[in-house]
Amino acid sequence: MKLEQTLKQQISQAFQSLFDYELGVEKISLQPTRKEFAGAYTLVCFSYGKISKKSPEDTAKTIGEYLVQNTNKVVVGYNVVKGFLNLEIADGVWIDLLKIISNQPDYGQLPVSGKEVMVEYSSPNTNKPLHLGHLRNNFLGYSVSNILKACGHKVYKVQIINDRGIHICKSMLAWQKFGNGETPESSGKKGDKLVGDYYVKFDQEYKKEIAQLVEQGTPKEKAEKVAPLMLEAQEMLLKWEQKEPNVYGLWKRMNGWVYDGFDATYTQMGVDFDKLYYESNTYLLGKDIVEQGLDKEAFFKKEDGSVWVDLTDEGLDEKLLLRADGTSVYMTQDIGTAIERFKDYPKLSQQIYTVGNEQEYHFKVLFLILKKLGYAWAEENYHLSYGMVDLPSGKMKSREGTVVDADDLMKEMFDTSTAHTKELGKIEGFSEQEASDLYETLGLGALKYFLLKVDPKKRMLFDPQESIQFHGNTGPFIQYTYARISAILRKAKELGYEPTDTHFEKTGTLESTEQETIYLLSEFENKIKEAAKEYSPAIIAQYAYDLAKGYNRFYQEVSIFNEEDEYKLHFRIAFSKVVAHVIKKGMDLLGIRVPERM
RNA sequence: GGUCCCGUAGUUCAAUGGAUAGAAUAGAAGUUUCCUAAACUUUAGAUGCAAGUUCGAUUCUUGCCGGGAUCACCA
Repeated sequence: MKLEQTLKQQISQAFQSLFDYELGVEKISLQPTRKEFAGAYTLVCFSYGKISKKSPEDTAKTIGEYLVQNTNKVVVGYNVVKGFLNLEIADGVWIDLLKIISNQPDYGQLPVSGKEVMVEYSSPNTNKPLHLGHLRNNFLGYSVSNILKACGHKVYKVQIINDRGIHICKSMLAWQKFGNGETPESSGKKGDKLVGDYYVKFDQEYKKEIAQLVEQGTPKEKAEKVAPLMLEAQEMLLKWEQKEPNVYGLWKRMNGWVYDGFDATYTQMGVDFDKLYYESNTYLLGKDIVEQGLDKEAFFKKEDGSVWVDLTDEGLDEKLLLRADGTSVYMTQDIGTAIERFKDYPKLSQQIYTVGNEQEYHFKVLFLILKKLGYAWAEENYHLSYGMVDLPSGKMKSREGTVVDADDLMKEMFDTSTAHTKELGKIEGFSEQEASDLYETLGLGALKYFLLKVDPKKRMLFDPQESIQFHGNTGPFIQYTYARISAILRKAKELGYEPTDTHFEKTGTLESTEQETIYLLSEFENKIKEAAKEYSPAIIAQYAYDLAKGYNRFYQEVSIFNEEDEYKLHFRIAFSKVVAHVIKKGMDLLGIRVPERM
């Protein structure tokens, strides 16, 4: 916040008057002082020796002395360890800082930037239910959206639904052949699960056919191509493209089931979208764009009629955009979708694609193609690439049945949080509804925090048995801190204390836990900016944890209502209120709710 | 093979080129007449290997070793 800026300006002036040197404020970096030393901010002075013509230690001392003399009692002391200049800040400065923050009801919301961005996430296929990987994807995309909003941007949350293609036809075919008219209503199954089951069924039957063919002497590779089921599925896809009523009707019906199922899962996850895009609507547009690109000579046609883009100048390969028969590929669709989105939202300055890191190459190519087509905005596009979620048994593989289903996992989380909460006897006086809300808040909070606290770029390990904890660096730990503060604020209200700032200046001295925590509070908006720049909710997660930990230490060491000094008592209530606000806002950025009681 | 990513306590995660590499968990030992012990305190434990750049390297460069992804007329 402002304090850091003030210090930097003073340091810049110190260089001017001490060493007659122009050191830009933007070149000065202050870091928080390590706990074992006195002070709050540290200036590393090793590199200034050339400017000051002194040893790092003497440089640091000279600057420290200057700051104490010239900062009007902001810097009240300093110490130098080797070349590290640790600056001690007056308690009054921290108190003022808290006052400023507590007077900002929307602290953590930066001013409107005028920038519009689109964040794509989830983007499932409609032949399978959502799984653990989708959870990381959705939580990430949703959280990044919130973080960008907090930065003042206008954010559109979207997803592209892969609702067409051979995979859907497989489910449809299996359902036709083996389904006996089963519907979500008749079987009580969730729609996405039901369709997913038929996708599996297809695969099983298909394998049987292959095995049979192989037994009859057909080579395996050929068998995979000529198995009757596969041929039928391909025929179905053609019929779909021609919008043959039977096939098209069935497609609509089964996709409808899937969407109902997905909606239920998204609601449970607590994520939503501003607009949905369907591949069945955009894939044709992609074709047109490719044709246009051909006219502009951005692409070229091979003898067989297939269309390619040459990316060898960019160090990549040639990439197919349209097959010889004129049908589109994955890339074609993504080109169409990207352009459609900019038509829908002309003021958009950036698209962010939340997609797993196995598609890094794909997006590299996509952005290059868009650039070749002359779209200036292509430069700003960003692939929010995240690592895979591994299980202790290794990679999730649907064929081997090692996929962790999203609904099942969330259910399990609720069960665990329910059991745990009951065991602790924490739900006295809760209505049934309140209690089940709490279980959800905690279970989902634990899960989201677990998936978001890790740097998105990194692969992570998820052990369903052990990963989700309620102690330590977890969602519930932070939620618990919030609930504790809420209890204090409730009690303060009962006792008639209003957390006002009228007498902040009379607070006097601060406890070290208070000072450290106020420092953290002052860093909140910086952290939001950093998280936005890195597209990393993990930064917010880490921050929220540090803040909660800091407050818990304060809570343990310092009493509020037993404090005899009324001014201090008031100050601590106001202080607690600000911490609660920042925790709530921070968790909000992660898409995690916080309970008033737990 | 080309390209890219990753190797940090037993385990899961941190660390704009900065100080004695932080946490959590599991382990050991403590703290409830006091605002919620889902908390707090103490303790033990780690940078794959080898060079280089630097006052200073987990971070940057190179090589090696190990793990993963990708290089589809699949999506």
